Amino acid sequence: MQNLLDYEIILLPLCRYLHANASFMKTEMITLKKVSLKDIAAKAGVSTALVSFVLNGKGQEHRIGEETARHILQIAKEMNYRPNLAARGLRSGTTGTLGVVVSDISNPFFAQIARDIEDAADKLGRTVFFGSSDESAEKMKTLISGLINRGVDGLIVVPCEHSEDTIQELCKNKIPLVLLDRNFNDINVSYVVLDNFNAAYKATRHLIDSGYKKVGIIAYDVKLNHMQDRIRGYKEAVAEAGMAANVLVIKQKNFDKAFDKAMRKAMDDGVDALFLPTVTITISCLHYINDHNIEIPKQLGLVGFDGGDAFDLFSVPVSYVSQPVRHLSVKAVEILIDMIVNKNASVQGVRIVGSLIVRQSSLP
Amino acid sequence: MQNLLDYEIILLPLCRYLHANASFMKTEMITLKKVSLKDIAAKAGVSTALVSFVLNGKGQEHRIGEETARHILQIAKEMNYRPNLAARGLRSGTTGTLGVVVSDISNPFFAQIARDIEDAADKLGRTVFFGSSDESAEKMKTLISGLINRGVDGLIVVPCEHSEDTIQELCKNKIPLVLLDRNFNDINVSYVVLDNFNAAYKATRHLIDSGYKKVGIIAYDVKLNHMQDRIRGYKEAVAEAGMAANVLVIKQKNFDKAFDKAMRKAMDDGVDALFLPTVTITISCLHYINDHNIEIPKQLGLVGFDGGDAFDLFSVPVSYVSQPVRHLSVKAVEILIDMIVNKNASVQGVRIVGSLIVRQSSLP
DNA sequence: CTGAAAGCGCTTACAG
DNA sequence: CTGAAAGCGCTTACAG
Repeated sequence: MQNLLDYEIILLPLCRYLHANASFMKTEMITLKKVSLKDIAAKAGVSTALVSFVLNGKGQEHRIGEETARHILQIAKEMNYRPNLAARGLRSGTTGTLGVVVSDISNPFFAQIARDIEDAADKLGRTVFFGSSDESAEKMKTLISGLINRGVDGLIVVPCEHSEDTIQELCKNKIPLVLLDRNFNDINVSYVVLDNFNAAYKATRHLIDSGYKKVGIIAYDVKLNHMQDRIRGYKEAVAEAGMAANVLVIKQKNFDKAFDKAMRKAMDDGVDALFLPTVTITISCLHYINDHNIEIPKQLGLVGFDGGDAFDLFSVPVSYVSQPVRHLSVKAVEILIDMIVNKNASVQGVRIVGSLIVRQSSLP
Repeated sequence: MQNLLDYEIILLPLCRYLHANASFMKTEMITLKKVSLKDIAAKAGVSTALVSFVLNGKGQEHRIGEETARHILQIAKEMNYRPNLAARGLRSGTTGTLGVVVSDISNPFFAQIARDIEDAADKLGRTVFFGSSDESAEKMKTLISGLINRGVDGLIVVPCEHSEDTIQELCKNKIPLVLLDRNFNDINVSYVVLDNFNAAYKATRHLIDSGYKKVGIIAYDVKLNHMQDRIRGYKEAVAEAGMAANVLVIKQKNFDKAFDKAMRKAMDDGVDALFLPTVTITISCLHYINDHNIEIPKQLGLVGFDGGDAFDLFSVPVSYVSQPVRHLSVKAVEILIDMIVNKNASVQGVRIVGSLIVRQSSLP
């Protein structure tokens, strides 16, 4: 064992490998060459058509002899048959796969969505391909293109800014598609999103009801619907209370610096409460608060977004808008599979209401 | 707009959809029926073979007329040709896809791994299929089986307990495979893991060097290598210092209750520092500390695992073992693709050293 | 009740 | 320099 840089490579003797295998050869099936329908047909002395029917549970339908069917099933099992799904897809035109494009699967919010979609799809007999767009319209297009070339039956997409064209093109080509988390007002396509306006309104209203006098929001400078709706909800609540709006927008590039600047401005302006409409913005705010010894909830009230361990474990538990992630994911999968199975071309928009989790950070 | 339960469904008028499309028909390509090599060949007045060669950059190799090649390329572009990857895979026997099975893609650690694998694979021209096993050997097997049926060229697997048989079978069938995060001593298969012994040793040793007198560990009750190595590393450091080991093991089912019990026991036993060998265990410990007003690092010293926002934002920043996640992921992809491309059957074990991030939680 | 055959879209020897 | 043809593994009318 030697140390190379910061890792070591251990080459294990191949002979041990071969030996270990040899001892198994007698008891278990060897499937080095994958067995095909033809192999089974040959061994059973029937045509591949019969085998295909039986293995796909269409034996009854085609009135295949019970005896024959049982025989085929048994041989398939013995030979450890695995259908080649690519071949099936090629022939039948449907692969049983869904493509999912999110912003970044390493982001906890999207990781959870990915997982919930995976489970929902699995329950309905579908497999999922994931990809991360990094909020780049270009990358999103490439990803989707690859997914389509792989023959996915439909797509669930978290669209990024400037991706309207790509989405339009998918619609035009009648590719079953559901937008998730965000949608475009001008494109007639199915979507499942949080009721962002309502969530932001509730969050802001709660801060006002708690007695804060100058409530601000730090939001991303993007035209995307979900963000604009969150800002609108905030503005509505503030206006209703006869307060002035304090909207601080930041660009996503150079995020840390931009955030710092916005936060400083908020504090300088005498903002006494903040609605933080994404989990990333909230986390940054918590760091700022620690670094500048800001007193929560006295000096500054807080409502964040999405939640997470950091929200729970922060010195003052953080209030937040909780998204029904599973519900969103399941709904998206259901709508998509309905479009695929029933060739349902009608467009459906679903807006799900979130809940407000109130804790100490917003109760002065 | 009506409210149904907690979400609303908005049916958008189909006519708008059709109209919106109609306006595009003149300017852009319509690709309702996917165009195939045959279509291009027909339009170009050549055989499909030529088209295939040219489009795959084998024009030179087959000495195809420059003129012809250019013509074909142009037509392919005009017709917006997209290769059917399933067909290609069927014919060529290689799909350019990798299958990845992790425990749970919604877990931040695995989400990050997924992302890093995605990027590394993408750089090498491969696409990735993900699946979550939920630490169930049964589910893992089903997942892998599906992946193989889909024709993946190779697999990266985070194996769960009792999955030795499945792994053995994959080896036997010569399916390119790399284990990630954990490995089995008795199976001769490539793997990429953290140097768990070293990481645990360093973490424990650091606690001892900081002056703690009774260092404990709360670990999972699993036989998996990575966990056993972390326990061994802990024991080694403790023994070296002439201290007694305090190993508290908990089962993963009924985790919260089991953890509480273990934690209570540790405190009752007078443990004054803990090494927490997974992120989940660390997070639970932080909750316990908050709930019981335990003073960190005075009353209890802490070194956790993996890190995250919660570690940074906790009232006392938490020390932890940082895994080189990207390095692990990239290495796994490299080894796997080497096996695939070069039909390299040699088995390679890589163990990468982690780093210890020291903060206040372990400095009394 | 069962079989022969076409064809999904591609790649790749083989022949010219 | 180019074409005709086989074949990957499957499904599905069609004919008997």
